[in-house]
Amino acid sequence: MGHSQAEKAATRERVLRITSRKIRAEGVTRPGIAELMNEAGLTHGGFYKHFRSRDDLITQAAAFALAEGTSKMERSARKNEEDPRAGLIEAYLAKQHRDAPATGCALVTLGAAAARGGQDVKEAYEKQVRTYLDLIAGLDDDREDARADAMVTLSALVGAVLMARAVDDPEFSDELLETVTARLSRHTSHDTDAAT
Amino acid sequence: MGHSQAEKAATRERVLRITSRKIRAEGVTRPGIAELMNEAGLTHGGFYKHFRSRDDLITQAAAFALAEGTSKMERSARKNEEDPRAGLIEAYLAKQHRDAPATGCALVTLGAAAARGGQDVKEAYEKQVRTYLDLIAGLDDDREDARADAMVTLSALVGAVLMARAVDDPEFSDELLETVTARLSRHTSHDTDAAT
DNA sequence: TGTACATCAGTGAACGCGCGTTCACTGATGTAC
DNA sequence: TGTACATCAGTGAACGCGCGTTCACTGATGTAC
Repeated sequence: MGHSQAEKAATRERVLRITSRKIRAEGVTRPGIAELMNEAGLTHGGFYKHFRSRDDLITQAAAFALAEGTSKMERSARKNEEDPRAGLIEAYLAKQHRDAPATGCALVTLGAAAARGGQDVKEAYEKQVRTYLDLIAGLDDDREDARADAMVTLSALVGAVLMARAVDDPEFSDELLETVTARLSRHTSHDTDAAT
Repeated sequence: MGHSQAEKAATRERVLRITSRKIRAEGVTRPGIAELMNEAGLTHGGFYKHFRSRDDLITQAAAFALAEGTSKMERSARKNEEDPRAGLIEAYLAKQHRDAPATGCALVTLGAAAARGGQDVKEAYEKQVRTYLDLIAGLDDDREDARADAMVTLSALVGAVLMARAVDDPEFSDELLETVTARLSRHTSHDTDAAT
């Protein structure tokens, strides 16, 4: 085999990435060390050359998963040049996102786990929330209360994906995503006039 | 001791209720059978007189937790007689709710678990979502698109509580809850006028 | 450029603990007479 | 109303498996000479 310093760093990151996906898809408790190492092409014994304990790995992998989200979303926002805010919302509430929790936004998949977790995980979670809020508020140029609007928008995005995944009827799940997409796209508060 | 038929039913429900709280607070994987039975005042051995397996208990406890939510929310909505919709939103986004996941809405705490769960859990989850939507849409009397509005509102409620719990800075958590409360209370779409 | 040696990523067997599940047993319940 | 007996909720010891962690070992890396 061989094992240079560069290879070690690569192995470490590979394990981190694999774990960050597994915990999003299956929760932070399920995947075992042997399983994770095997998927990285190694045996379980070498694990402790990279991480102090399972807990250490999970904590780092959670931070890894959380950090991954932003760049992804920035990219999807840029797809719709006329209305990047709508672009982001559509991408976030897309069925592909709902159906791919392993590579999806960790605010949804790791929310409950972070709530129970230690300070490290919560800090990573918060950082990710703040980044999203800045991103959304930044796209929402013309509004003065952009930050408040962004909080409602982000909450709705996260909640909608969470529920869309947990519901049994696929059509109902679709309806949820589509409805929230439509409502949020025209700004959380623009549309009115219908009532009153 | 003694054990009449009535006592058996009571025991069963006690275990279910305890478990429904534990899994909301600590996740569906953590609490063990011995621990749960002890908290119900029993030893672990009798467990299988009530449930087929740990999985069976968790599934039923999840459904139990989900079902509990609605009645609670209906009550809090009625607190504010002038504007029951605002009453519900304030109760849902209250700090007491954020700080008491064990007895709080299971749509938040069990969302990720339900997404990974079997059909039974997903059906229970969906039922609860539908009940909430009906409740919110019902309170939102004067709007024709009440159902769509309810979907956005519920998504934002669930997402906001999930994030408020997972974030590290308590002040930021408070801000999130307060901001979303203020924004949602005046109807998701009524307020406008600020922009454009 | 070549040789000897220390380092250390990765291997795989072994350990030990926690926990879900099983089982023989107990004693109160409640039914049959 | 009282007595004998079957039922079964609850007990606690024991089992066994999975899994996190440890450890002696291997062999390639990369440094010293």
